[in-house]
Amino acid sequence: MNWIKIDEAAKMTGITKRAIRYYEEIGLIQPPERSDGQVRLYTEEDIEQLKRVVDAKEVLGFSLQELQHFLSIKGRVLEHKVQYETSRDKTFKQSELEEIAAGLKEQRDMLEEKMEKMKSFQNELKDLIQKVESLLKV
Amino acid sequence: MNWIKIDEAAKMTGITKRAIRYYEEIGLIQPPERSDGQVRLYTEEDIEQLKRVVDAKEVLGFSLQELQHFLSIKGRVLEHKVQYETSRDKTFKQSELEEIAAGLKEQRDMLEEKMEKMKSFQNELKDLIQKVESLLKV
DNA sequence: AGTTACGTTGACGTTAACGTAATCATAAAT
DNA sequence: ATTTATGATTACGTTAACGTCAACGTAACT
Repeated sequence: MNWIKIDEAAKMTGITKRAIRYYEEIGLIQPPERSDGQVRLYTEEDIEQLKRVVDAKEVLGFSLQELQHFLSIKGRVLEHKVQYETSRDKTFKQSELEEIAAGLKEQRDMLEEKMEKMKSFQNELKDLIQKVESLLKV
Repeated sequence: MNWIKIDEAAKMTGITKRAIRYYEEIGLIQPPERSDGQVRLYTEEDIEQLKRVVDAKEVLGFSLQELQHFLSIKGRVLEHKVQYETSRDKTFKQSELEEIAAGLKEQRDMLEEKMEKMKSFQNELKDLIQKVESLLKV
């Protein structure tokens, strides 16, 4: 397999090595494999996961805590899904699922609102650019 | 005029009094009027400005510094525009304007990228919601 | 007029998200 | 076989964005 060390991982994701270790420390990403000498070894998949975490943080403005919450919810939902599909085993609690669904919908609506506001800001920006360019074209 | 004190201002904007004073302290908003007794008195317009600052911070994830930068650029552009329209006075420096335009365009592109990523996250969310609901509908 | 509520200015405290430096072990290059 | 580079751990430092508390003045209610 093509193992990736932390320095390259940092370059691939655009964050620092410290940040990567920190994310691992607070449980935001899975601890990767280790070599004999204790060296962290990442797979391509690990890197993809990291990138998605970074995106979510930087783009969505989620705090790392919020991200953790979301990721754990996602994990649990997918688990349940698999359980259901394979064994028809309804081990989940109905009320719990309903709670999860409510939380997700709230997130979805908040995102929607954010995007609306971004659009209006985007328009303001474009307007400003127009003004500046009209000043330049004289 | 209908003056608004800081406590009501806080309630209207959804942030704390401390945050409002802090924003004033770092120059993010204009210091409002004061009564004789040194009491801060805000106008409706002040509140609107505050709301927009809060939005930009929370929605766009701008740091207060970035916001300051943007607001100052905006102010200067509008100044120039007015100058130009009224006096045909080309007191601005061409190079400076070009720099500003470049900066704004960069912001615009970054926003575009952010919105794209938000959309894909939005889709992921909707997908998860679907999955949860399908689990519920059994 | 007295009490209660609200406002003001310091000033120190707090938390998240890392930065940085020291010290030691291992891996790579020469 | 040494340098040299890279990685790990530990621990203290830093910055932004406020929170909180103290001490005080002023408004508002009764």
